[in-house]
Amino acid sequence: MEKNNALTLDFFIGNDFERKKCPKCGSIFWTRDKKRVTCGEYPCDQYSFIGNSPCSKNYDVDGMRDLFISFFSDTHKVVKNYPVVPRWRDDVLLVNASIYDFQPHVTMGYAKPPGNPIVMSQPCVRMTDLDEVGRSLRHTTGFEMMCHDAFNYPGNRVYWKEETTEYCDRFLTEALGVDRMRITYKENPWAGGGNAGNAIEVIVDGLEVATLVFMDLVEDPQGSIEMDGIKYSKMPLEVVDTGYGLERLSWLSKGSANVLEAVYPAILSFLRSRMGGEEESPETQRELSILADHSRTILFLLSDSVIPSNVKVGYLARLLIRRSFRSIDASGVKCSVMDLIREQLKAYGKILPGYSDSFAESIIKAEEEKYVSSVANGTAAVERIFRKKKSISPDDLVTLYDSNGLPPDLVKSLLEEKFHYTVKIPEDFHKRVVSLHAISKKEKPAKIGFPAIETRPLYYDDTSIKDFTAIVLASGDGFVILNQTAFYPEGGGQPCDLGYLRVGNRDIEVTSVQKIGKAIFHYVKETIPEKSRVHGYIDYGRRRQLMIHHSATHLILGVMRELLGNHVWQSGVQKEVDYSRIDITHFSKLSREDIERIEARCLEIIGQDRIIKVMNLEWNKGLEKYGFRLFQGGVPLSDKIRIVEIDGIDVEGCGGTHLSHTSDMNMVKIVSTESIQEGIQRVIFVAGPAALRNFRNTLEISKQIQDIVHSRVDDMPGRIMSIIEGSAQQKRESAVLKNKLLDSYFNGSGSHRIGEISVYVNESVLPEEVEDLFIPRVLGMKNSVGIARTESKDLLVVSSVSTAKEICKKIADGKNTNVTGTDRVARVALSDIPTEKIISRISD
RNA sequence: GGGCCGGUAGAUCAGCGGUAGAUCGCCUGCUUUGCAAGCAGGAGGCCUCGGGUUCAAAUCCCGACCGGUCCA
Repeated sequence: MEKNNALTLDFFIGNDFERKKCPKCGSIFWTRDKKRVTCGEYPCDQYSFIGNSPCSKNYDVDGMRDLFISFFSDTHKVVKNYPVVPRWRDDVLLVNASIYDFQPHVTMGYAKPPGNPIVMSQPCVRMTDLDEVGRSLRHTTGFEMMCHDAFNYPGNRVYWKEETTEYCDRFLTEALGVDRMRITYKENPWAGGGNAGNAIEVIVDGLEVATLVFMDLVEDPQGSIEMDGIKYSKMPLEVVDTGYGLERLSWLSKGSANVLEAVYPAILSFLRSRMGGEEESPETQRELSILADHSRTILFLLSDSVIPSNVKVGYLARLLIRRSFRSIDASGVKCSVMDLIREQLKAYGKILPGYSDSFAESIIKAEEEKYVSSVANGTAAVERIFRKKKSISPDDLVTLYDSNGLPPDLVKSLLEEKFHYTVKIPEDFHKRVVSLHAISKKEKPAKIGFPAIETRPLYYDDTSIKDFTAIVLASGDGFVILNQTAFYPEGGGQPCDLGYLRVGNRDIEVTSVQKIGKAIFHYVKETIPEKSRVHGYIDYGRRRQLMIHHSATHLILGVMRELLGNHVWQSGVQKEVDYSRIDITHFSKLSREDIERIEARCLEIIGQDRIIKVMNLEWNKGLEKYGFRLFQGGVPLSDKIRIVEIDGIDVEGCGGTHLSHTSDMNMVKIVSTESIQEGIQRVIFVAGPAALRNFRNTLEISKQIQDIVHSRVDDMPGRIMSIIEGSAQQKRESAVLKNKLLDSYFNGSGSHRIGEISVYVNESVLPEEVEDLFIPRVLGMKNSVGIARTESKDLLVVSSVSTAKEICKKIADGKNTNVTGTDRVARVALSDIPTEKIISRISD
């Protein structure tokens, strides 16, 4: 046996385990079973628990969750599950594993964990096996990962490999009553999300039921430890990250035929009750499995207020919902997606406090409408292509899927039904689609090093501070770093303060202020030497307006959530001096009534003069008290969260400067709204003095229009309408006139026949405004040539038999005269040649 | 965030350099009036917007905007 191996634990040695190498897959594993040869995991070993549970009792999902948590609750802090949509991080779309809850703020050491050690069960969603769902009966898009995690800080050790493995073994053998001979522990290094460490996979009867990860490495190009070509270095924090598959453990305990039967008995029997008792074909079983799986994941996503759309997590939600519509159609089950969601809610409602039935219903309804119209449009496209080409190629199938969202099997059955035409879906269909989407990798901008200088912010302690004295700590090319400042640096959608720094008797303009690390950079137009004493003055009118817009943004967000629903989250903000904008998650465009209600409610709260309070709370306390809403504007990487609360309306984590009372906003008016992408509405509004300026400008413009159209404001729409209509009428009339003019021009033309060709020549000049009509008129006539004398002293020759250039040359008769144009339309700079001469020259 | 497809009459779309079209719907009249409908005529268009190429752009090129869709 190798000594000093990282996973040669006293626990294994002391409990008479043997370390072996699997002859099939080559993995190293630990077992108490002296006769065991293979590692125990499928496919090296078969699932031997089916119909032969190794556990002393059956547990459904609820029972298993309770058992796990109560087993650890004496020694661990019980933590409630987090949402499946990780609002606290922007690098992933979904929570894939329980440790995601604590990345990066805890694993990077910025914030404390909510307890230490902790136990919880975290719902997760993984889309990687989407295609396998229904096909294999083993894969699901949603699952719960249970964990008992410990965070070992330098000087504060909780527990590590020995204790973790022992906890796991005790849970399996004592709580579940698994025969200890049927458990194997497989060594398997783990890496993910920039971290890595040793890990143990825990296998019972072929099934991997848990993974125990000992995370103590972090990606580091300068690191000395290398795994799979990536360099790592030791972290000061050592994290025990365990993951127990709730569904798999329940399956194991029941020994059911497959995981779906164990996990979704209620939803499956509900689906079967809506099938009319017919014999189930394998295809039908497949569709029902998809519905059972997807409806649960949809429920998770909707409970976290995900709005289906064509981007990001919204797209994943739409994908699942549309696949569900399709499966309902394909299986013929008599129920709606909403029925399934409500059925799943019975089982999962208690861990999903965010679920709103009215939200879910309006979302599903809207999705159904979009789905129906998308299929209808796609169907029309298929018919168009088929009528034109009388066939559908594999490339057409790919295009129809990629551009119209029509899955190939749907196109196939459509063509068979309507045209009795059979297409073959290519084997490599999926590959073809993927090949259309060449991945463009973007280099992340390298992090710039910043000086370890700290600037003390004065703008938080006193938001009304207008000037201050400070010392220049560092001076560089066009910037200075001060020991303290009242200049607010750009951040959180709030632009920086402007103003000037007085050095001696000189005022130096500040053009930009940025925070890099803990240092605040003031960009200035002249160099100020280090150690200088400066007096800073900020443009307080600007700052005051920005504060008004910032507080108003919080107010309007709170009001929109109150009036539109809890699914309203901030998705982006930008404040300016003249206006402010906020993007929110909402499924439909804001109606005029919505806008009026929002404005009225804002005004009401402004009138009530509510207090705007700022406080600093420890990360977990803040989270516990206010939830993940705090992170709407981003996640602070610090142990404390700065929280801004408008009494009774809105609470957000925020680093900006704010008013102290709502009445200081004076008023809020929405200027415009638009849908910037599906599911995201942009609201532009003005508050305080900016609102007054906006009204003034609008009135001024309105007055100017009044003067132009000579009418009162009320009459303006009708007046402008009639002007537009009048101009359209004139255009029509002038077209008629031009045609008449052209008619008379032709009537005045002499017609000459040269062979098959009719040649029209007029002695008078063709008015310039009908030149454009003359050309197509001649081209529209058969075997004709039209020759016109233009106002610009050219001969314009148009030939419907493509002889224009040739004719021009003949008319020019060898003279060095400029001929331009093409075979159909040409010009020659000779307009006074008599008609007879023209005809005779052409005739040659 | 990236790729692809599209934007023409109220709706669905055709046209893809040469005077803007079809079908349905709408209006008027006729026929038949059991209904469905049939016949004749008519109204309705900044061809998304802005640049460019061209004698000429709905059409070709570039760019915006909007919609759809797939992938991450």
